[in-house]
Order: sequence, then C-alpha cells, then structure tokens
Amino acid sequence: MRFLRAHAALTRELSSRLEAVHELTLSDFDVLVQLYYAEGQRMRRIDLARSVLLTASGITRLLDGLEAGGLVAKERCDSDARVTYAVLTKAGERKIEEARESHLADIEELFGSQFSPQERDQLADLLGRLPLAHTAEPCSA
Amino acid sequence: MRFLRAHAALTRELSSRLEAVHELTLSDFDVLVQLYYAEGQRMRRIDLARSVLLTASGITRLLDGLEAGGLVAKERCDSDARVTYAVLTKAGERKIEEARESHLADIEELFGSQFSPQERDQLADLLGRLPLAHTAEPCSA
DNA sequence: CTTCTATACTTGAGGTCGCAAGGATCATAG
DNA sequence: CTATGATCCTTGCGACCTCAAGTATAGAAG
Repeated sequence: MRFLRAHAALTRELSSRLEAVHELTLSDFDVLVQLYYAEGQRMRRIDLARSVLLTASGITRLLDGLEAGGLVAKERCDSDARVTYAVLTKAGERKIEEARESHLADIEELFGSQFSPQERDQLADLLGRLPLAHTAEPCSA
Repeated sequence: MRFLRAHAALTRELSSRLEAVHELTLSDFDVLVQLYYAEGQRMRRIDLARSVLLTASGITRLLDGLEAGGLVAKERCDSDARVTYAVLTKAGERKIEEARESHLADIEELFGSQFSPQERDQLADLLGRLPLAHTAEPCSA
C-alpha cells in the first residue's frame, strides 16, 4: 500500500514540476537520460523501451514527440535494416543537462531529505531486490 | 530510479494478474478495499478520491464502471445534497473478499518473498516517511 | 532459392487519468 | 433575503500508454 501511495504522490509531483519547467514528461526525461549515458548517445529503440519499461509502441510515440521537438533524431542501422537508433541531438543534450539539475534538486527535496545516507543505501538495496527491477542502471539519477 | 522501475514493473504485473482473474484494475481494487474497511462500507466520493490518490474526476469515472458492474452503489447524503456516498454492495463485498485473497498471494510472491520480516518493517518505515504518502491507511493490504 | 520463425518497428483502437470548466449546493456576511 | 465564496461532483478534451495486428527485415532449415 505504502509503496503504491508513495509512488503516485511522488511521480505526480515530480512530473508536474518537470513539465512546468521543461515541458518534459517523466518518461521523456527518463529516455533522454538513458540516451545521455549511452555509448555514442544512441540506443536501439527496443533496448530503450526495455530500459525504461515501456512497450515498443510506447517508445515509438514518445520518440515521435521528442523528434518533433528536435531533442532526438532517428538513425538507420547499416548492419540490420530492421533497427532504428535514437540519437540525442545537441539540443537534446542541452535540454537534459538543464533538466537534470532541477530534477535532481526536486528529488532531493521530496525524497532525499527524508533519509540519512545510510537509509538511502538501505532503501536502494531493498528496492533493487524487487523482481523485474533490473533492466539497466548506467545512470546516477 | 529504482523506485520508478520497481513500481512500473510491479504494478504492471499485479495489475495484469488482477485483471485476468477478477476483471479489476489495481485502482478498482484499491477503491473496493477502502470501502470494505470503511465504516458502514461507505465513503464520500471526495474522501475516496483522496485516499487512493485520484482526482475527483478520476473517481467519478472509476465508480461509473464499478456501478455498472453492480459492485458499488450511489447513496445521497441527507444532510448535504452536494455529497454522494459510494456504498459497497453485497456483490462488491463478495468480489473484494475473493480478489483480496489472490491479490495478497501475488503480493507475497512478488514482493514479500524478497524480504525478511524485519526488512519489511524497514521498507514500510522508509516509504511511509515520504511526503504525501499519508492519506489513509485503515487497511491491512 | 524458398519457407518458416523470430525480431524491430509502426499503427489503430481502446482504456485510464488529469485538467479546466461548469452546475449545484452549502455557509457566511452584509 | 441576497451576494460571495467554498465545496462536491460531472463532463469535454487531450495526454499517455497498452494490446493486437500488420509490415519489413533477418536468419536458419530444407
């Protein structure tokens, strides 16, 4: 129960702040961060989908939006014509660097301020043990 | 990050199981449980909304569905014509008692099995400290 | 080469939810 | 009594996401 409640409350707050300041969804931000830390700042759409826990169709539509905003671009793959890469553009890079700052501050305020460093580790450990929560975490947020 | 991932994965799994077996959304279930434990098995719609962290409009539409299914009923309030109560019907009571059983088993499997009793308390404590997570918890799930 | 299966992606339809606006009712103050 | 403001609820609209189905490509087997 607490888990669900906490999530609903936190994501609503974080999402609305992110949206108000940067015009980004939490999912948008999530995708941009993944790309930011990816090698060559590019990823296959399918891997992107898995790492942010969306379906393939979800990623298609989300990237449509980010492409329209010029934050990411498509790129074909030479060795396999089925795959399309999503690449972070310069604008996208700037965007995520801006947004990351305020987003981390928001997280710190809503989340981090409640816990001691030790408790944070504990929480991370406990949450990390949950099934299916292991998709990709080459990221510091 | 882990928090968001864990939530996405868990709710998808729990929700699809609940839907497959009982044709209930996680939110539906949540509302039914709230009513089940409420005094007289009835609540004002607005309080229901706050306790499950939905907006008023969300509750209206969700209850439309549950009413259509005969699980809850509307009831006018004599002392204040603005408010409408949502009351659990007999069918709703049966439904929630059935669903609760399998849902708790699912939770146990996905969630509880990862932790010792002590760790559960720890996790509950940590999550409970998050802001806005304090809405209503007269419930054992 | 052809066929069969698996994978990557897109699209159409449908569900859930929030926001903003509007209607009804209540409470309070003049 | 009337005006004002607050509260409860509903509705139109749009955002986001999933599922199912369809297209295109790849790889392996006959």
